[in-house]
Amino acid sequence: MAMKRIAESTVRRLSIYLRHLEELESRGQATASSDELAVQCATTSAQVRKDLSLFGSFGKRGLGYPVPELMARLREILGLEREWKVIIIGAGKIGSALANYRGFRQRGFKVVGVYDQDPTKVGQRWGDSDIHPMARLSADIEREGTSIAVLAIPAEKAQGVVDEIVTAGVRAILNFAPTQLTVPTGVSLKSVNMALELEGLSFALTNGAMLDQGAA
Amino acid sequence: MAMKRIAESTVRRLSIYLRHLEELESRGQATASSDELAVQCATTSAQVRKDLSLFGSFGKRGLGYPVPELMARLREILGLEREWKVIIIGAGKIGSALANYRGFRQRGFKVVGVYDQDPTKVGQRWGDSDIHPMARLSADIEREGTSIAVLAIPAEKAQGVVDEIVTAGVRAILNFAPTQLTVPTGVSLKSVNMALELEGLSFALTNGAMLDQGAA
DNA sequence: ATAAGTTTGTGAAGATTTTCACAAGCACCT
DNA sequence: AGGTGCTTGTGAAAATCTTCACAAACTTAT
Repeated sequence: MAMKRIAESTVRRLSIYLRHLEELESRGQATASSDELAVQCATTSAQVRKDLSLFGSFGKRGLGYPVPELMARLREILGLEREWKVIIIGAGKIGSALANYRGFRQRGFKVVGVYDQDPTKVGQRWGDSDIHPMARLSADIEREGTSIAVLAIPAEKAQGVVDEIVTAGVRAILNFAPTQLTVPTGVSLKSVNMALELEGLSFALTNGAMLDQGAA
Repeated sequence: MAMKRIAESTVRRLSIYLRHLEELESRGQATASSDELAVQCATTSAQVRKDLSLFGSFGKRGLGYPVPELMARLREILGLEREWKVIIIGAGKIGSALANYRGFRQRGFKVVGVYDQDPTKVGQRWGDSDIHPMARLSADIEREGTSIAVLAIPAEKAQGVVDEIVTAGVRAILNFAPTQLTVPTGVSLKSVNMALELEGLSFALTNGAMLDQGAA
């Protein structure tokens, strides 16, 4: 375990491997070869082996990888053994979609609160949690020790909220606001920008086969 | 213009440049240097120049890039001069968020229809368009010549719908279903998987500074 | 026990992407 | 007109990521 820097693309593939391993396990399959995983995950067997070898060697030559052990190891690597507290900021359509998404809870992400500025929304119950006023944000983060926040608010408000929640202790942010955000070193930020994605498709349609295959 | 293959990361940056140029223009700025753009877009001036040089040379040495001309050129490169017809499949929370997102229309993506399986939703009016039954999907795509579809339906249904709409003529798909999809050559596919993004954050939190900075 | 058939783990090679660094070009000032 | 100060465009270098290819190791069959 050489503590090398791990590429984002690698981490993404690890998640995908885990997802497909879960399916293999539910079908009772005890082992999976790198080639088998590669086909399912739309990559190559060499890539699978290289990715996994970055974290140790847990395959058996001649046989493949033991499914349950590999799953456990991937969960550990990805930090999914524990439960993460997540808050959702913004109770609009996107916030709502996220608050009700079962995939989060399944994977250890527990939504502990939804926050919105709109007084008419505050107090409503959504899924497992109430909608709280923004004024409570910092205090709640500090009390609960929340480390992940999902931002689903208008672009103009985003940076201000980021600064506030980072000060309060949030260390990872998933941003849906269509704007560029800055965070201090040590805080992770991922942005999903749907307009950007559509523009990528527009480019591909316009320029034919010039673009990479953007696989799923 | 050597018709080189353009990387997905490059296309993404072009979109970001365009976004910031729009803001500069609204402030009345006539020119922008690669360095100025780079700072705003969280990249380097060399990267900006390299990206732009892939499509020709439209800067002026000593001065920078003329904002309106560069914007026009970027729009042309990205295929945003024309209007794209987009259908949204799935009238759940995500579909709703997308149907009401103003950013799409602003950038030339016109939602011409929303489709859902649920008979109680069919016929409702959402934003600019009605909700149609899935049975109309293929015929509508063929009649309207729709080239882009956004998928916001359950994972189990996704591949079947993809096959249907591709046969009907859709050539680009933005997928929000948390599943691996396959499309024929010549069809573009982008997937947004929120669970995957959160797992990336989980990894970063767990493994400290091992990961790339995932900038916005 | 031996042989035959798989599959891993990994250095090395290849491909791609980003960064460097600098000549060439343009604007502005005097 | 000439000099000064910026900024572009771009080969070359560096860094990063992916693919290749094969020895080593394990399983299964006989």
